[in-house]
Amino acid sequence: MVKSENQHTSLEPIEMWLKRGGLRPTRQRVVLAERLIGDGKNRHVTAESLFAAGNDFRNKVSLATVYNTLRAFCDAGLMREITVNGSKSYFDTNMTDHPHFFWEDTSQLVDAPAGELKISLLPDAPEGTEISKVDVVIRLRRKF
Amino acid sequence: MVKSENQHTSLEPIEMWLKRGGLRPTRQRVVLAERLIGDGKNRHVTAESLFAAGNDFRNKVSLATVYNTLRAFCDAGLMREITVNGSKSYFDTNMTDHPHFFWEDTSQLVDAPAGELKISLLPDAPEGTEISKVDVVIRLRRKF
DNA sequence: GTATATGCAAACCGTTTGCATGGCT
DNA sequence: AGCCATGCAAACGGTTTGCATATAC
Repeated sequence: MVKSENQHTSLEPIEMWLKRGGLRPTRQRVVLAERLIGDGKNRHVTAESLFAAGNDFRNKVSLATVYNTLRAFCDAGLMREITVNGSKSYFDTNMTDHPHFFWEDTSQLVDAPAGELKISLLPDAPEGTEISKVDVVIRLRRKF
Repeated sequence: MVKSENQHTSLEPIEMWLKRGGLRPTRQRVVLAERLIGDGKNRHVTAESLFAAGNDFRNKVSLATVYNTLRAFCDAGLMREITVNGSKSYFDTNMTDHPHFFWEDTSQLVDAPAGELKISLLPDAPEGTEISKVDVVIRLRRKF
């Protein structure tokens, strides 16, 4: 046996992360989670970009599973979906409230520093509703 | 002749609006513009909703033309496209800078009062870029 | 008369789903 | 064993496009 079931080993971040979402650590989920949070940095991916990232014979995950898994991660509260442009969905591993930079020429999406955005006045939610989320996307144009 | 070419008549808003965008006032464009700005109020439409709005035998416009025309209006600077949710594109006749309310349950999009949003601090645009637009979407959840 | 707009149907592209197979607990 | 996840291919829904026809200037 390579690994005893009850050996003492603190769970590695990936498995903890999945466990936190109540998701079983299947091979595919671990592979994808590794690509997403493996280096501890936040990532902004599309299904396609995540599918393409290192999909070798060993780490192969089907595109449908990438879609299903991203949805599962979002439903589990591990990631969030971001909408910046009608054609593609982006997924963000950073769950804290923060604005985004969106490059209009390359369609790249990255975090904008949360500390550098201050909304000092926000419209009241209309009667009978409450604010679930405020999305701020700062669209960037390359300066010539 | 029903109408002389050089008669003195101030252009009606619709034709002025189209002219401002450098667009020829074809029947379809006038019909769609009428649906959009006919009553002077701002509108948030999807291609489908605009297509459905009063498409009787007289005012019939094909769906493809609705799509092409919305794109033409946007390219002409008469409207803007708003992205709130991956599946559909919304188009807004209000060209001023303003936030939006988005009802998560009904997918309805409306203007939020511009005067009630104040951003007192905004992240600097990264080197070599400039901010083209800041999109603020306030997502609403129905309170029970 | 010429350039441009329209309409239809087919193509397109990102995403979801049905269903048979395989894996986790 | 039983439930849940995976993979493929087919379905799907919104949007775009190619091309023949019609319209504005």
